Amino acid sequence: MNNTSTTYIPESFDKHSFQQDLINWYQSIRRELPWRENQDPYRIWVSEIMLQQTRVDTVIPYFNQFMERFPTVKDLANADEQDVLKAWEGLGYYSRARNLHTAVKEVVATYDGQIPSESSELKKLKGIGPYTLGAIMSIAFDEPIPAVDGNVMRVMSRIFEMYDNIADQKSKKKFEQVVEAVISKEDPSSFNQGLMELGALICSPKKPKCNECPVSYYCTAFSKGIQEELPVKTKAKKQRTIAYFAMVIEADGQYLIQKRPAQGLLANLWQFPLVEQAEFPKDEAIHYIELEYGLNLEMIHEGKQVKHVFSHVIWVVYPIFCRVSDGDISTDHGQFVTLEDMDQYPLSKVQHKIKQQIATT
DNA sequence: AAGCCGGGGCG
DNA sequence: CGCCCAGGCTT
Repeated sequence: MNNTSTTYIPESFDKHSFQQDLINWYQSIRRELPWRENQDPYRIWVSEIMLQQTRVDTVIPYFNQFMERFPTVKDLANADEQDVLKAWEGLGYYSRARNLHTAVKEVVATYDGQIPSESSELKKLKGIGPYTLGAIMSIAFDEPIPAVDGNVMRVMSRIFEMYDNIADQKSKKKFEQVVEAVISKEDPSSFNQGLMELGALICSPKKPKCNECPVSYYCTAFSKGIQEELPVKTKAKKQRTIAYFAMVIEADGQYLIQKRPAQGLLANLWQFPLVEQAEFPKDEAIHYIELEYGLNLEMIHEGKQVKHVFSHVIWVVYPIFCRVSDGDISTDHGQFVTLEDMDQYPLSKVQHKIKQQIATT
């Protein structure tokens, strides 16, 4: 069985014309984005990490603030992780920020702050996988290395009528081989970005705008009218739901928040204490916190239920507003801070939704 | 290979 | 509400 790219690329495919048409189109519609001002590898790197699983419009303000706060590799390397997470607050996938921070410190320690332009070195850095490696190498260093993301797999699956399941990790290697075979050596940066832009703007998952496509001439799926059938992708498993009580504990205008564990969901972010409803009914949850945290509490009122959908789990959180009844706020399960001071701590969206309910009461 | 890891936008 | 998105790490 022949698994090489030649299996997919027809004899009639005119690689050079394809490259020209794609690149010309990209140059004509190319947007001026903050990370496209120059070829600074640091800016390209940060942007590519932020753009993982995240749309351009969402990233723009985060990128600008991040660059203002951490203008250089060394600035970021010297920063506290809490400050890096604070800059990432709301973007999600916080391990991206922690890995980037780790990698940048590695660049300072091992490469004297100079981001390596050798792909074998770059690939060693935390958080730089096959896609990001290709993106940085092509955009910052003009090296013809494939940068295959979800967009590119969709585009390629249609142009070359590939039925590989894009949810399957091993399919990615096939797509990389195909891109490898057709990538422009003259302008790999525009070529790679053109493919991604095409996937984002024209070759969309549903109802692709084939009449506006600069490379529809080369597209096998379009010629057969089967563009909506591709790519093949198996469905993700449904998330399980976990129900929590969020204990909003107030004492003299201050509220108890605590740092989440260094591993797992929302690692190292801060939260109002959570109690799983499966473990404690409502009345027992307060009593549990009193015993465990060494606080005396009285309930004030119940809040409005907050639902939050993550990638693999759904949280339903029911806020319970309490007050410390005896003025003794000593506990080793977090710290009491004012709402104003809370702005210094990285909180997830869920926690912000709960915090919002304090302001309105 | 499968599971884990956020949040937002869109039909 | 389901699906998708400029993915990578861990197990």
